[in-house]
Amino acid sequence: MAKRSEADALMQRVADEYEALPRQLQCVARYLEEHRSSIMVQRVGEIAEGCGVHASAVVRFAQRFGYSGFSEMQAVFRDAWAAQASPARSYQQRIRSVIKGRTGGVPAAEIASRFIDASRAGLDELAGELDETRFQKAVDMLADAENIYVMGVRRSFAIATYIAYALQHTQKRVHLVNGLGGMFREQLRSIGKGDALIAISFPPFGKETLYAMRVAQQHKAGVLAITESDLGPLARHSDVLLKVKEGSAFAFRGLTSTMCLCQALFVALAYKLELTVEETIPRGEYDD
Amino acid sequence: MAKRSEADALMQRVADEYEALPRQLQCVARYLEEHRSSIMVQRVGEIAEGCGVHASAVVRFAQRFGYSGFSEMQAVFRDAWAAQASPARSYQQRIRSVIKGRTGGVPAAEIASRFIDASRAGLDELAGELDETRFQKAVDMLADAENIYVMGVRRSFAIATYIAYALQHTQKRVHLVNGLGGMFREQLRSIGKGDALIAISFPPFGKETLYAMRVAQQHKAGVLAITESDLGPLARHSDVLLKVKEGSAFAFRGLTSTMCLCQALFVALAYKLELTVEETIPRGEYDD
DNA sequence: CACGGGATGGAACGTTTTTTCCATTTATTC
DNA sequence: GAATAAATGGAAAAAACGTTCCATCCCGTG
Repeated sequence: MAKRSEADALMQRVADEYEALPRQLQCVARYLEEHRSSIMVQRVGEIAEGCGVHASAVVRFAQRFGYSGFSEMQAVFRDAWAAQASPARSYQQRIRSVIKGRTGGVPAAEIASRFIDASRAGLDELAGELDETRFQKAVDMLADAENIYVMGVRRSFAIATYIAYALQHTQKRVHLVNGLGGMFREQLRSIGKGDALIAISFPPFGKETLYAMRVAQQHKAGVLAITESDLGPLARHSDVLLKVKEGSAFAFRGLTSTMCLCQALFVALAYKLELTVEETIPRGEYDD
Repeated sequence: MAKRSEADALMQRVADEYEALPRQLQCVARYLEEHRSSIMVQRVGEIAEGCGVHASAVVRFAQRFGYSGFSEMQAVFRDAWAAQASPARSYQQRIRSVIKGRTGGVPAAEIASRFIDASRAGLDELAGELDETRFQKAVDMLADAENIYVMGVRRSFAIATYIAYALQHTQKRVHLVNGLGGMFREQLRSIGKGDALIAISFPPFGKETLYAMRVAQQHKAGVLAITESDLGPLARHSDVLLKVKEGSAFAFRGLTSTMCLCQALFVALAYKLELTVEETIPRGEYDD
C-alpha cells in the first residue's frame, strides 16, 4: 500500500495527543481532521475562523507539533496532495483494477463500495420520486396529533426506534410499540381519535404491524404508512402512504433511503412546529 | 448538474484570445492550461518561474482578463476546486441560503428534498473516503468473534438495534446492550476474550458507550468503534475505528450514512462467512 | 480566597507576496 | 531607418499574511 505520508504521520500524532490538548487546539485538530484535503489552499485566518478561534491559536497548534509555524505545517499537507495528485493517481487506478481482477474472496471493501453505490442510487430515486403532496399531508397529520404511536417489527424496528427517539424532541407524547413482553395489543390499547400511528412495513408485511394499523383505524386514529408500494395491504388501512424504494445489492435490501425519508419527515415536522435548534438537538450530557 | 464553472468560462476565453496575446502571456496561458489543477496552491512567483516569465507578466495576464490582479483570478480556480472536491459543502451552503431566504413557512417538500440532498452528499463522501484496510479489519474481527455485543445510546440506538437484528442472521451469538431496566453493566458483564463489541457513538459521546468500551478492553474483547473522527475518546479504546461523516441540513445531523456503513459491514461479513442469501434473509412468515 | 499556570485574544511586528510604476528593450509601421 | 507603440524586467510601494509578544482571563490548587 502507499507509504505513510508525513501528513498521515502528523494526523496520527494529533490523534494520539488530542485528549491532552487545550480546548481551542482540539477545535483546530478536529478542523484539520475534517478538512484535511483543503488545508493546503486555506489561509491561517480562514482556518481560524472555521473553528472559531484566534489565528494565533492555529499557529500555536502547528508549533506544538514541532513546526516553526503554520506555513511549515501547511507545506506538509500541500506536499501530500501533490504526491498523490499528479504522479500516483494512475498507479492507484491500476491497483484498483488489479484488485477487481483477482479470483479469490471478494475483498470486503469492494462489497462495501458496491453496497454504498446501491444506496446512493436508492437515494437518488427517493429524491426524484417523492410525492410532495403526500409528504405535506404526513407532516400535517403528525403536527396535529396529540399522541404518536410508532410501530415497525424486525427489519423495520430500527427505523421505528429512530423515529420514536427523534419525536421525543417535540412536545408530543410518543409511544414506541415494541412488543416487549409480548404486549403489542396492550401497548396499542389506548390509541384513539386525535392520535396518529406511524407504521413502517415492507413485504412480506409483518402481521403485528398490520394488526396495529387495523386497530388504529378502528379507534379513529390517523395512520401514516411507510412502505414500498401503493399496492398491498397497507394502502387500504392508511390515511397517508409514503413510498420508498430501496436499492439492493448482493440480494440484500438497503434501509438507508427509509432512514433518510424518516429523518426528512422529522425535520419538516420540527420546522412546522417551529422548534428551535436547541430544542431539536439538545447538546447535553446525555446526548449521543 | 453540468453548470460551467467560472474557471471553465475563463479558460474558454483564454483559448479564444490566445492567438492575439503577446508572447509571454501565451506562455502563461499554456501554463494555466496544463497546470490548471494546481494553480490554486501556487504563488505568482512559482507560476512565473514555471513559464520562464516575470511575476508582473502573470499579474498583467490576470488583469487582461478582467481581474484586479493575480489573487482574484486564483480565487476562481480555488472555488472551482472546492466545488468539485466537496459537493457536500455546497449543498450545505445552498440549504443555508434557502433557510435565510424566507422566514415564513418553508414547504415541507422543500425541506425534505434539501435533506435528501444532504444525505446524498454524505453518502458520496462515505464512498470516497472509506478506509479499505480498516473496513477489512472490522469484518475480520467480527468474523472471528464468538459473541458480538452491540452498543449505542440515544441517537445511535436505532443503529445498534439494526446491527443486532442483522447479525441474528449469522451463527454468532448477538447481544444488544439496551440498558433495559438500567442494566447496562449487567448486560456487559459476561463479555470476554474472543468476543467483540461494536460501539456506535458520536459527539458528545454517551458515557454509557464509553463505559462499555472500557469494560470490553479490560475483558480483552475486540472493540469496533463507529464514529465521526479519529480524535476523541473512542480512538484510544478501540481496536478498529470506522469513520463516517454525516452531512447535516437544517442544523440536524443525518444518520443515513451511518446506516449505510453498518449495512455494508453486515453484507461484507455475510459474504465472508459464506452465508447464502437464504440464510441471510429468510423470507418467512415472520419477516418484515 | 489567594495564588499560579496555562489558555486566550488583541495588537504590533516582521516577512512574504502581490501589485504598481517606470526605464528599457523589442517589435511594427511608414 | 526613424518614429511609435507595445512588451518586458527591475525595483519600489502596497497589501496580505503569518508570527510574536503581552496583557488579560479562566481554571484548578493550595
